[in-house]
Amino acid sequence: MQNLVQIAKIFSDPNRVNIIALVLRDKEVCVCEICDTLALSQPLVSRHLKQMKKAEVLQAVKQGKWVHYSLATKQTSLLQALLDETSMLIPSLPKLVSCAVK
Amino acid sequence: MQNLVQIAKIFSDPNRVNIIALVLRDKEVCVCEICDTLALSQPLVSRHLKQMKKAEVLQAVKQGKWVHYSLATKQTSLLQALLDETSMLIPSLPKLVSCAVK
DNA sequence: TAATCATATAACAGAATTGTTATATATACT
DNA sequence: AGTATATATAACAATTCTGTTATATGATTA
Repeated sequence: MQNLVQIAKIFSDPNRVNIIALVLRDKEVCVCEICDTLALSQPLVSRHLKQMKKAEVLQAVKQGKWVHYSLATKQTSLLQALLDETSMLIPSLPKLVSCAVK
Repeated sequence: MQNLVQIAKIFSDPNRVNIIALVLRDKEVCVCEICDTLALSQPLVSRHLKQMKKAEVLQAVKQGKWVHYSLATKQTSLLQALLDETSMLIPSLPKLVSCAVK
């Protein structure tokens, strides 16, 4: 129960779903790329990412100043179904505004 | 998007998920059975049911004084996955408090 | 017709969630 | 060391959602 409700809650916000779609498309994105691509404020994105990390939908890897987010490796079949649905949104995403990490 | 977010929102509340599990187990239940079985107030159940009908998760059939709720017939694969997960909760549901409609 | 029962709706208080602005932390660059 | 950059956290207002109490609607029964 806890898990179903928790994961459903993640997908119940359009901004979070867009972030997930972006990660699905671009595999590894840093916070500023999410902000710039989706035109969302940095603190807002940061909090959404924290929620999704806690729910084990995304994972984070710190690399210098940047934190790269990607899909969590462990995926239940429910999460898989939700991600499948989310991937339908990819065609309507803006093209990536890269932060050009060097 | 709209659809994904809308359906995720339905499953983001434990009481709604329990109601769905009850419908999954008992196929056709009236409002008072849901209230009595899950120990939830009638107006609360009524509103949750309305939300789920709107999202096309449940359907309602009026029969005299009673309204019987059951699963919506049309089911997307996403809904199917969510229902599968919900059905895991059936073993921990209280046994049906029947309103014994005659 | 009056009373009763099942359900729905309205109005409200409290809790949770979102989005914002301001600030902190932590790493890199000069 | 001092500055700049990326991200995180805190504090707040506004909105949304839940659960409650009170009431309305609609059907059945007496």
